[in-house]
Amino acid sequence: MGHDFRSRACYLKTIMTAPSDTAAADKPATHPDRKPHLYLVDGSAYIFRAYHRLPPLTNPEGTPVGAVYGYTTMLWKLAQDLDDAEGPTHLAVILDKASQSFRHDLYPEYKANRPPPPEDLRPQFPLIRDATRAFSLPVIEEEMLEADDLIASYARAATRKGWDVTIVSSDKDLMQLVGTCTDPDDGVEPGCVDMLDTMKNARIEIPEVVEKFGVPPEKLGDVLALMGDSVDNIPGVRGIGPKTAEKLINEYGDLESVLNAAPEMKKSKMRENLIEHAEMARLSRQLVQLKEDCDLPMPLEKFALDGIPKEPLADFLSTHGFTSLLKRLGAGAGSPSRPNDLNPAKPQNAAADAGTRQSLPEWPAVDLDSYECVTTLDRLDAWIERAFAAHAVAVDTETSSLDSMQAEMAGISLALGPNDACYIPLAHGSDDMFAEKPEQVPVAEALARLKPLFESDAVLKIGQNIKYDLTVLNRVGITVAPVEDTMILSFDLDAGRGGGGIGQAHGMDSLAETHLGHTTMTFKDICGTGKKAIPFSAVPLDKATQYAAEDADVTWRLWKILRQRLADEGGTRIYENVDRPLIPVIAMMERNGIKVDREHLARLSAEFAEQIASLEAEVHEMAGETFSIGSPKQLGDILFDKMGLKGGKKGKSGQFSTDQTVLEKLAGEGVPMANKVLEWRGLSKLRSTYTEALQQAINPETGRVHTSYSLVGAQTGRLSSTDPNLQNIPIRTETGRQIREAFVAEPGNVLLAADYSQIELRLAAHMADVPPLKEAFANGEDIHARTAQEMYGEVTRDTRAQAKTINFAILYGISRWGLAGRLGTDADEAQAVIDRYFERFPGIQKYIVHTLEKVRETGYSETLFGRKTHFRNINSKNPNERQGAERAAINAPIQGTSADIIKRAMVRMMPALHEAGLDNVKMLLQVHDELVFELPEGDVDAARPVIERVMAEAALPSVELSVPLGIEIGTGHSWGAAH
DNA sequence: CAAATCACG
DNA sequence: GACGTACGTGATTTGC
Repeated sequence: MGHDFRSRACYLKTIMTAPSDTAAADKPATHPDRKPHLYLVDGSAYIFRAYHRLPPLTNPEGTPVGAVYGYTTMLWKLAQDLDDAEGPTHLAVILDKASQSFRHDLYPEYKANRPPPPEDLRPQFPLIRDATRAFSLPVIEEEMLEADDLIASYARAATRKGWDVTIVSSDKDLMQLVGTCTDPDDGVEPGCVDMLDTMKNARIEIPEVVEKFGVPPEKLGDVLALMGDSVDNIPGVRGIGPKTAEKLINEYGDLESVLNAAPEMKKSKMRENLIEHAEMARLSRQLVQLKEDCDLPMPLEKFALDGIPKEPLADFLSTHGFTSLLKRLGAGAGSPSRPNDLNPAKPQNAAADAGTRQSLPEWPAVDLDSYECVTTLDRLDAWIERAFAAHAVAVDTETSSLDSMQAEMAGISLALGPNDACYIPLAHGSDDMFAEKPEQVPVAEALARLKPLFESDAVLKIGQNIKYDLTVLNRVGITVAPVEDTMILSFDLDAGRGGGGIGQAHGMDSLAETHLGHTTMTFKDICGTGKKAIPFSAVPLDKATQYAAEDADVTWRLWKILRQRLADEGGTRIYENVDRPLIPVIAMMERNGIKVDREHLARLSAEFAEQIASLEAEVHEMAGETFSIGSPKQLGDILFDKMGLKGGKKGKSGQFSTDQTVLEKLAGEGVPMANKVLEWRGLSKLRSTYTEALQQAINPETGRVHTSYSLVGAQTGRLSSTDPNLQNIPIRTETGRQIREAFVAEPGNVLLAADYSQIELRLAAHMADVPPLKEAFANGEDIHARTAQEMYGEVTRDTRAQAKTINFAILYGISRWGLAGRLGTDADEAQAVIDRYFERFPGIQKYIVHTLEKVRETGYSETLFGRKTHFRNINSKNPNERQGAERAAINAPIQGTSADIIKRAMVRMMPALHEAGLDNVKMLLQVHDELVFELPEGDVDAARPVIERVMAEAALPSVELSVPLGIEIGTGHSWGAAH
């Protein structure tokens, strides 16, 4: 074989940084030997998606052409693929021209809910036709026929002739056609239909349809009919969504059987709905049925791809300023990989800047004077009645604190549409006993009226970070459900796209700015800041109404926009199955809190303080002067200037680095002061961050500590924890571990800690398909030992440690220098280790290559459950930025999938425990791969297997892993003892 | 308000 | 051959 490790390394490096376009130019046009393969491009659907994904580019004349650009590159790529065995021999673009179709005769409301196309997309429709003609490709469009029906008819006609067909679309209605293999005319090999989603670069075949809908394509029509579709306004059956529809069809076989069986079902809301809406279901079935026998406006043979004449295409490209495409055309280069044409506002990567587009739905501008201040019961009742009728209401509570466990409610705002919002003040003026209290609906009465609305299954409650409102309202006895959250919608669509601070990226102010072009009033505008800040309940009602109702209005508008995008861009899976159902679960965990032993912490604090003081004295004596040890600046000056030790300066600030690695090195060289400083630092950290701060965090009412989890805190989909952060409580050192002893169960209860063992490595073994690692996990082996065995042929303490280091290095995206630093070797030797690893586990190298290729092309990575993380620097010209993005992109699918899995476990946990009769088990904390519960001592034996099963099976049924998920469980009176 | 440091997975 | 020295977080302290 003669492997050359060095050249392999170079290969990896190249693929990690080079642009990915490799396609050759001007391909031979015809393939007489090949079985005909017809590509039918669903042009209308494509440009809607391209519009949302691409930045608001304009051509030299100022016409918006972002979607046209996306469309052009897509066609280019398809037309270039004709060499592929899977590529097209025939191609046509189908456009939706129909304003009316037979479906409107069946159901006048069909597509009635569809908003008009965005303002700056409209002028692009005719350009799409121009673009298609520029490629000399046929455009098919017919009055009274929808694109779907034309596509179905052409697909049928082609398969009948024995052609294969690929439908370029991701429309779910068209998925009904997937796998259709019509009997051919006279003994020719049958043709088959699949779909291609060019944005995700994914083929959709029968298994993908089954994955998405739980039924094969021939039954998809029945499922779609039951679940309905809000975009096309297909009614379906009220209360039945995709999951229920899937279950029913799988149970009874088809729609008619479901409807016929309904009267025999056990009494439930669903049964009533099935009976009541049976006719609507039948009508829906007709609406989703594709018409496969349309007259074909142009015969199939005319679709043959015959090469693309350059001149008309060049004309088109130059007219619209697509200069880099033009260059490629001239140079005869292949498909474009990076849209850096035109006058992009700033983005280098088109995908990176979507979501900042300019156009708005046709809504009136936000009008602060349009809002109503509700001060009477009659007016409140009127709003509640309208909210019931609307089935969706944006809600925002105004309070006295950011801590939802301590906040006092000042008022509630509602919105039912643009500029259709109100504020209901409840506790204004109560802070100042001398001020005159404005007229308001009495709190108790108002809450009693709002409760049925907020608890109604039939009305969606929409919020921006609604977890907060859930807790505030829960504390006054209202259990809000079902909910929608615009912050989480934004996160599921745009994680990683945000410019500045992570927390701000999905904040309301920034969302209003990007999606609505609207600048909201800020809290500090009306309440002030710092010492002069006043509570919201002290704000005069007119101002308060403007501020509060505006938030609800904006939230409602954002919901409309983001919901639409979610469907268009494929975010529904992660939002509906994982993040949205998690909201109430997290809210519950936060409310549960965890008991902390204040005396234990105080005792530790005192001990630490004593040791800190004596260490401080020693250090000062060694230094010969007193100084602030906590100041890296002063410490650096002492160590490196005064004592003359060698050590490097840090680039930007020109300051000496004195961090752990530097001090440890000095200690190793025999500088006793370094050790003392390290000890001092460790204890100071523990004291200030933990033993002191945690005492402050104990809620006076509950006597417990209630963290706040952010669902949008980490780009990969992990949770983050703040106020206090309970995800970084010490465990790695003995001293630190004592702090965990302070987290305790109530008397009679115990804490139970359950964690996924090596979940990220297991996922890497699965996702990269590494047989020896999968085998090791299946057998319950020590994974690092197995790695050492594979790489070095023997397991010693050294080889195992090295194997462990590289296993983690792989998860994080590797560089030879980084690994060298960790292994204590030089870069050459580290490179040899990397090469050896890739040689033994070639799947890992392939995974890295494929992941990066995909991210470069699309701008985002995806987890096994469809969570996207965007990387705006993935094609950056700055090597630092780019390589940083590459490392993050390698890690994100693994870390993110792990996050998805534990979130799924959390969503299922309480129902599973309830089913097992374990209603006294409380879920308290999540620490990335660990869940902490509190439960009566007597319930441990019963709860343990339930918790283990839910966690181990959390990926199912959506994803079937090829490795088992190992769970380790411990119990004890304290969190420390439960490990 | 940014930088440096260090706690966790 | 240079680049910089692993992924993802949050809290505290110092010092401008």
